[in-house]
Amino acid sequence: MKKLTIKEIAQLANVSEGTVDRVIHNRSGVSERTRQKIQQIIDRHEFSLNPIASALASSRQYTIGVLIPRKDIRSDYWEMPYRGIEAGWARIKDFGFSVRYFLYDQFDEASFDTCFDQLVEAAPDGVILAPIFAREAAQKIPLLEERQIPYLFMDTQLVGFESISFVGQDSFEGGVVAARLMQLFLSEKGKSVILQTRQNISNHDAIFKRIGGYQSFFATNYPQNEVLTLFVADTAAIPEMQSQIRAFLEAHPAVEGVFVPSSRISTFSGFFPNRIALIGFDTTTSNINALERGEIKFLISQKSFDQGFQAVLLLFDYLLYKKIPRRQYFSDIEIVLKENIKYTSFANNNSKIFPDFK
Amino acid sequence: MKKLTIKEIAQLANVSEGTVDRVIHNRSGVSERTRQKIQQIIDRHEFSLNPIASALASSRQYTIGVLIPRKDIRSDYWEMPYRGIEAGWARIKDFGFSVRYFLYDQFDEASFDTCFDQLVEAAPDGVILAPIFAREAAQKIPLLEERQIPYLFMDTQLVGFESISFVGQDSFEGGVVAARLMQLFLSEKGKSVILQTRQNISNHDAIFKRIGGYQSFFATNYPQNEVLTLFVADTAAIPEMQSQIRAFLEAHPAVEGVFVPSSRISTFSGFFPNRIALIGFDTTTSNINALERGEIKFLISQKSFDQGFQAVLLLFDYLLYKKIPRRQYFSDIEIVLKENIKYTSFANNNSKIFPDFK
DNA sequence: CTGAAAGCGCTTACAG
DNA sequence: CTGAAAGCGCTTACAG
Repeated sequence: MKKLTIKEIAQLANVSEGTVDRVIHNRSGVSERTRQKIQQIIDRHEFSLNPIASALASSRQYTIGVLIPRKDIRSDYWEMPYRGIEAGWARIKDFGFSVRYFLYDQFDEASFDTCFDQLVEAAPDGVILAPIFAREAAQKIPLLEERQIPYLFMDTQLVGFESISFVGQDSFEGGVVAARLMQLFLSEKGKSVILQTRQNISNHDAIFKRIGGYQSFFATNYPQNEVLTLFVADTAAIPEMQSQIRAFLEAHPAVEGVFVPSSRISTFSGFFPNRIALIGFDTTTSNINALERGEIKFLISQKSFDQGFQAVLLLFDYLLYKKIPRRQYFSDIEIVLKENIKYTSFANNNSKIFPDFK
Repeated sequence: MKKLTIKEIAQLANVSEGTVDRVIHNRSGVSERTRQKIQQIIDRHEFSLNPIASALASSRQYTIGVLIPRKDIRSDYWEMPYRGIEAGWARIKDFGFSVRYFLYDQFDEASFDTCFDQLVEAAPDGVILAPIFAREAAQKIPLLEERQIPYLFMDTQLVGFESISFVGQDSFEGGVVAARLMQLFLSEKGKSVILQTRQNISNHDAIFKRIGGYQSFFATNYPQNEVLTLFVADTAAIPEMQSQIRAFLEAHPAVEGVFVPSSRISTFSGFFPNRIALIGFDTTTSNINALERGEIKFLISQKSFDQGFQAVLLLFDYLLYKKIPRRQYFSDIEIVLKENIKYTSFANNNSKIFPDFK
């Protein structure tokens, strides 16, 4: 069936193009009778707008506000979602979309509040946000809902909000995968330890769930492999960290593996003897280096570039085509080791999805 | 700097819009003097075409020809690249792009030839092809080059051709990753075996390279872990395969792992005792089932959905924006196990990149 | 070699 | 409540 134009629909209905336009966009000022007549013809012919022509004619501008942490000296994790967003934007900018960033400090709740206010002030048409501070986010999000600004969670999913979707990893299952891999390195009754930092290093919720997944895997499948916990402040002086770890290992000689549920594994990986298997999260630059030095067995990657890319496209489809996204989009739980890192990091850094992104 | 329109460029140059258009598109019929004047203004203002308006005005139609194997009863591998292509197409169809498929039988060289001829006959504007039959492809590809039809290799890379790019996995490194994972299951002097089928099961080149990567890893890093080879016809009767395998294991009691470099691992996985670790390629439905039954330790995925998606976008950018792609885009070497399969297969099947693809 | 005009399929004021 | 006209930023004949 040939695709009809508005003009043709108008002719079939004996009305003007303007009236058809009103019906299509649910604008007021059309008699019920006319509306129905036109709607019928639209339905019968499965008419749909040509988004190209629509974008050109309306010259409507859309702004997407992005509220995520900025890249930090201690972790360049947030570089990747940022790049993914940029790559996604490059694919939609011709439709009049622009992106405004509000980058907060992932170690500073107050900066989240400030950036959020600026975001609201800017009155974007849609928002992508990583609400890593659950409490602050819960306070601020109503500002978006009042203004009817659609928003989409990335990285961290908060429950009880009317976000149009969530893009990120299933953290619990990420912990399960880490445990499954760790188990490969444990002897019959070998123990592993979850290394936690005392510091508030962003994203509590994800870390909490990863730990849950890890423990649950062992409790269910390998209860004989005990799981211990060790707290080390990642802000401590190096000798202090070292001696803490040494003391722990002496006290627990059966420990054969260390699981770091945050992205901070490279801070500690040099302090462990080779016989101990290390598994951690996130392909930050320093983690990749530690992996390549052989200090780490596996990293689990969030594919955060893809998350950013996808979040933008979902919001684009929502705003432009009124396409309702699914409630959540879980990104791959990618297992990274020395031998395949160059392909994943390549993918992230050089953006295979949107090639030649600068 | 505000983005100028053709009209404004024309005014600055004291010419008509049509003339500016001719310069932009390198059309003939413009005096050198005028061309230079206009080009200067274009450069100075960093003018670039509005692709939306361009697509609308020209109502130029592009056809992408796709030459890949069709889904087969024995392996649904090619379902995924197909879906990726469909998802990519959905993102570009508004620009006047359509896709025509020429699906050949991956077990029948002659069907490749026939489909290739039909493809050429259809005179597409660009081509995505998986040249799994190297010899036939080498004979047919000149037909595209004669007609100056740009083409892009997917899945299999042939050398010595002027393809605009390649999207696929680095098969050698895929084999290396398989070996690295296998090594985790081997004891000090444990042996592993490469299980090859005699049958021509598509994609020889990839399988050959995977075997090379696998062997090279062990030869370099773990020479004490011997690598054997076993041939089993995957078309044989089940009892025959079983007895062949049983005899082999009896003759080689030190075998602790089996590597299947093709996508056919699920054909054999039920015949091995649990103590033997199996590692194979490709997340076909039957392989996923075997993984979930616990018969297989790891699968290595090609992310073939993504390959199709990306191939389409690369060709789109090439045809519409004249953007030259890189020579090759290696897709992720994804490690899949029971615990993360639902996220990767979810990604593939439900298309997280292009959400809600039917 | 160059320009003026019509048109791509919509949207946006404006008039009635 | 409805229509006629102009315009979005290009491209395409056609005329000269």
